[in-house]
Parts: sequence; structure tokens; C-alpha cells
Amino acid sequence: MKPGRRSTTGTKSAEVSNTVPTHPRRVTSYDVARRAGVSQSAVSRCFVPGASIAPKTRALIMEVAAELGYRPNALAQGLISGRTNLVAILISNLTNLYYPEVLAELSSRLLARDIRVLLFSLTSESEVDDVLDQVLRHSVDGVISAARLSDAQLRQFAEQRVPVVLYNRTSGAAPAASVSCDSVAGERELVERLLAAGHRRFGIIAGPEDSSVGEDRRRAALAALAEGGIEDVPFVRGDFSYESGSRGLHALLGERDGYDAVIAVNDQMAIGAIDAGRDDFGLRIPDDLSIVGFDGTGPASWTSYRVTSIRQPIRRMTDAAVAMLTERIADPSMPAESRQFTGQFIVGRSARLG
Amino acid sequence: MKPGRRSTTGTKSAEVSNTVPTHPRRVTSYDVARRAGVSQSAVSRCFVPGASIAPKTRALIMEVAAELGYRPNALAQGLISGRTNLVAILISNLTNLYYPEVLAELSSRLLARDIRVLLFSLTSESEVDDVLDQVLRHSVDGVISAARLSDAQLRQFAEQRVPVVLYNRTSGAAPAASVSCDSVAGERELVERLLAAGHRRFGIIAGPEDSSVGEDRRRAALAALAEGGIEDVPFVRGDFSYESGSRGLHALLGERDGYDAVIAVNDQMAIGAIDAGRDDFGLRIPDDLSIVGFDGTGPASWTSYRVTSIRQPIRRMTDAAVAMLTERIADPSMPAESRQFTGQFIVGRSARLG
DNA sequence: TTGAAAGCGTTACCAA
DNA sequence: TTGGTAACGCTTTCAA
Repeated sequence: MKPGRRSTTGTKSAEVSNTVPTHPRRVTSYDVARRAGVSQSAVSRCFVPGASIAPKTRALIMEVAAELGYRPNALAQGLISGRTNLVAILISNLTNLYYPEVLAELSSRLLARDIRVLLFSLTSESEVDDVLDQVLRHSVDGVISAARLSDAQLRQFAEQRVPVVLYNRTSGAAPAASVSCDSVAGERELVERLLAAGHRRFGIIAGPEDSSVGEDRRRAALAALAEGGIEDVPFVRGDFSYESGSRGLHALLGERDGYDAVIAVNDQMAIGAIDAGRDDFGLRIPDDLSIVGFDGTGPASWTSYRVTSIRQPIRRMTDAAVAMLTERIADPSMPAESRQFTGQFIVGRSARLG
Repeated sequence: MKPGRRSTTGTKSAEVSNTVPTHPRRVTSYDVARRAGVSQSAVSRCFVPGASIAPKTRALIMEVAAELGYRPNALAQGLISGRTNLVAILISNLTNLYYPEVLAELSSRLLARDIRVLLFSLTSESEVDDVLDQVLRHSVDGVISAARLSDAQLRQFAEQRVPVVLYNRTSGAAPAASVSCDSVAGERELVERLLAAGHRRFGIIAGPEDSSVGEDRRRAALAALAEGGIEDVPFVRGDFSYESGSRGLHALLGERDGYDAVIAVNDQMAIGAIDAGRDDFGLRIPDDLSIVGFDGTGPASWTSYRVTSIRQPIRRMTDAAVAMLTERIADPSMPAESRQFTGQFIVGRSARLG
């Protein structure tokens, strides 16, 4: 122990506590060491996996540590070791019903690996740079982003040697580690089923222009339709919300009628469209109009809707995301890699099939 | 600057980088200080709100800092200052549709106050002690818990001087700061409206025994019914999920029939009950059976359901929670206080009223 | 296997 | 207003 440092502090606060009931200073490894009659280094080694320590010493120290209620200070550990066991999760639009499931899965998987989650729920994409700054200040070991990151932002993480895994986002120019659900295969399956069932007049309720998933799905649907000989398919844009799905259907039906099928790029908008179709236009779904979605989120399977959709394999995807991230934390030289999963077709009851 | 410490390190890494493209060491306040020709203390003062620093010096330092991409290390700041600007949010059952909204609101409000969120999504109440340990290791400034905490756990936070605000939870014996939505007033309003409309035969779909909100609402509903002369009301238990609401209605109707109204203690179960009533029993809701819920979450207002319910003032509640917490962080001597908000009655379409 | 000592990157408290 | 120096609580060499 350094003379004149711990010891004096300890003595001082002990003296004070005789007169005033002062705040009990946080228990440190020095306290444990003193009480156990060993060095502070020995205490530290007890909490480091591969350290060399005699079983007997270890037992003694652990006993004293438990007695004193010692808890290693994560800040100090992170500062000295360069590892915080902290991962930032960036999510935009948490109220989108699809994300809570993802967040819950990610967080439980990370926790299982003894990693804590620093959550950044973005309300508007503009804040991303501030968030990025905060993420870096906290020296997280890695980032999982279900929010759009620009190439410049990705580059910044790369420069700081912070591994990033994109969740259901694609990067622009720069290659990045990413996990996603195959939009092309998914929309193709939906479209092919609808075409096979005789639908010919289509409308699309797309997402915002700046959403990569939304645009991927819209383009995939259009491409699949084009292959089937259907061109010039009208589309409107929503923001993935229930209300915008409802508005979307109004917009489509207001412009012209006679749709056979409406393709919404997510379930929540599909549900909004289904409700609007039934309530506002008196349509029977799927008899008068087929509506399909994407995601396979909870409410999509509720019996009032039973949305015909593509279910994302959330378990596998979150598992892959966490695995990819931890790999890259352990070995930062891992190359970029994108893993794409194929969603499962859900028959549902919102589309007339076959 | 201490001789033989920073300076040598800096020189070394500079020499190395001429041969091998080594990891650029993180930019520290020493780097900024050296480049700006000032002391490290001066740099630090630039980032502390009330510090005394000459405007001119400050400008120079900030310029150099920006140029070098300097970011204060949050770990070091937290370690020395005792403040981390980190708040832990404990949430059980994130997939309950009500929580994502709460989480999004809390997180954006905290972020607005320059506080970061450490998220702990509990999958089972048993893990709480591990989580508590982790929370304390990270020296968070405070905790907002939408998960059940035992008196012993609350005491532990109190001992460590970590302020806690309970969200929609009540503490047992120990008084604690808490924000909640008045179950008694809410259920009373629902019951009185139902009674006024002539309902006499009631059933309740309650929550798990260990849920304080669930039990509060169940008891409140029973009490209000008793006041209206309705006794021996049967109830079944669910877990707040859609499926358990459906199962709950099956259980109630399987035992006896002839219910006028079913009171579910949250919207998600009410929705499950509505769907089961319609689809499995061919009931018209609300003509044949009234069903009411609680919370006023997103899907409850979807036109297929329009659940008659009590809407929790989430904005006000999250605002209050964050305010109470920050107050207690600033002044740990603040006394325990519970703020209870009254929810708003939502007429909806799932109950026959008047 | 153990202990001493050197940091990690800050803030806080001094004198100057 | 400044710069020097002592912490904060830990991990990590390095000798013993």
C-alpha cells in the first residue's frame, strides 16, 4: 500500500465517523485487503478470471469481501483495463411494435454474456451525432444499431476501434457488419402468392424515404410485381405507424378504386389499413381486398387481424447480432460481414390466397 | 505535467507510429493541453460548467480540442467526481405493450437532461439481485424501477445512497419515492359507469399474484363493486398478455355463463378477451358482453377494439419520475414521496354504457 | 504465489 | 486566472 494515501484517508474518515454519522465510504479493494491481511493486488486477482492466486487466500478474501459487501467499481475497471462490458444499443422509433421484442431479446442475450446495455432511443434521426459522441465518451465495447448511421458516423466508430453491428439496416458505401431479414425474398414470396391467387391491381403503402428497410421492401415488392408483369404500381408513404397505414389506405382508395391487394411494408401499417378498409370503406378483408404486411410482430397475429405477412426470425437475428458483436469485440480485425435471414411466410387471414 | 509520465508515453507512441500504423491512442486532455500550450487543469476547466477560465484561453483550448477530436472520458470523470450522469432503468416484461411507450418517454426525458440510460430488462423477477449488483457496480446516479423491488433491495440502494423512483410500483414497508396511476380511482370510475349502465354480473381477469399494480386494480375493482352491492365476484389470473386475456375469458365463461361485464386489469388482456369473445364465443362486444381494460396503450384505441379503459397520463408520469429522480440526485436528503396521477376515462366501444 | 508500484484520464484543491 | 499535484479504485507488470 502506498503510504500516506489510503491509510490516512481511512483513518481520517474513521475519526470523523465517531462524531458525525458520515456517509459510509464505498467499500474498496483496499478495505478488503486490509481486513484480510493481504495486498490490494491479491484482492484484485480474485475477481480476474485467469489470475494466479492460492485457493486458500482466495477463499479468505472472498469471505471478507462478502462480509464487507465489496463490489468492484466498474468505472475503475473500465478505465484501467480498457474494457467496460458495456454495449450501446441505438434504436429509433421504439414505439414501433417491432422493436420492443428486438430490444428485449438483445438485452437478455447481452446480459447473459455479462454485458450491460446503454440505451439510446432516438426520437429524431438528427440527434445521431450527439448520441455518437456520448457513446464514445462512455468507452463502450461495441454498438448495435437499429438506427440509421451515415457512412461518416460508421467511419468514426471504426476510427475509435469500436465494433458496430447494424440491425436491419444496410450501410451505404462502407462495408459493415450487419444482420437483416431478406426483404427481396420476403416481398417476392408475398407477391408471388398474391399473383398466384389472381390479384392484379396492387397498391403499396411504403415507409419514409430515409428508411433503408422501408425502401428495400418497396423496391423488392415493385421488382417482384414487375417480374409478374405488373407495372406502374402506385404507392404512398407512411411512417410505419398504425395511423399512417390507415391514412395510406385512404390515400390509395381516394385516388382510384378497384384494388385487389395492398402491400404494406410493415405489420403496423397493414393493421391500420385493415381497420380503415373495414371501418371506413366497409370492405371485407380479404374478400374485397387483400392486405399484407411484414415483420410478424405480436399484434399481427391477434385474431381480429391475422395479418398475412413475413415473420422475421427475431431470435436468430438477435442471436446473430450479439454473436457478431462479441466476436468483433474479442478480435477487432474481423472483416465486415452481412448476415441475411429469410423470414417465414405467415398465411394469416388478411389476404385471399389460392 | 508530471515528468516521465505522459510525455514519455506520448513520445513512444509517436515513434512507433512512424513504422507501424498502430492504434491511435485515445485523445486525452493532456494531448489537448500540450498542443494548446496550457496545463491539463485548464483543459478540464473548459468542460466544467462553473469553472473559472479566461475567455481567450477557453477559446483556444476549445479550438484545439475540436481539432484533435477530444472527448472527455466519462469513466474517468465518473470515477473522480462521483457523478456518472447514468441512470439505471429496470423494466420487467418489456413486451407488455405499455412499457415501450414508458421507456421511450423516460429515455428521451433523461437524455434531454444529459443523462444516459443503463437498461435492465428483466425476464424473470428472480434475477433482480444480480441486476442490483450490476447497477451498483456501475455507480449510477439513480434508478427508475418499473420492476418489483423488495424492501431489502430498496434498503440496499438506500445504504449506497442511490436514489430510487418506483414507477407504477408500490413499496412494501419502506417508504420510497414513487409515481403511479391511481388504481382505486380508475377502477372505481369503470365500475361506476358499468353499474350505472345496468351491469350486474361481473367477472375479473386479474394479473399475477406478485404484481402490485395487478393486485391493486383487482382489489380496487372488487371494492368498488362491493360498494355497489355486488359481492362474490369471480376472478381468474392472467399474466397481462393477449393470450392470457383470451384464456381468461375462456376460464370465466367455462365456469358459468351469463356475465354482463368483464373487467380486465390491463388493455392487452382486455383485447385478448374481446377477440376470444367474438371469435370463440360468437359474442357481440359490447352488446352481449362489456369488456373494460386499463392503461390506454396504443392498440387499445385501434378501431377493431376501441377498448373502454383508463388512460394513464404517461407524459406526466414519466416527467414526474424523472423530475423526482433528478431532485433526489441533487439532494439525497429529499424525503420519500409518492405522486399518484388520476387516469383519464376512455369511453371506447367495448363496453355498453348508459 | 505474492506485494509494490505504475498507470488509466479525469476532477478538486491548492498556491502562485 | 492559472498550473501543480493528489486523489478516484482498479488492473497490470515486475521483482521477490
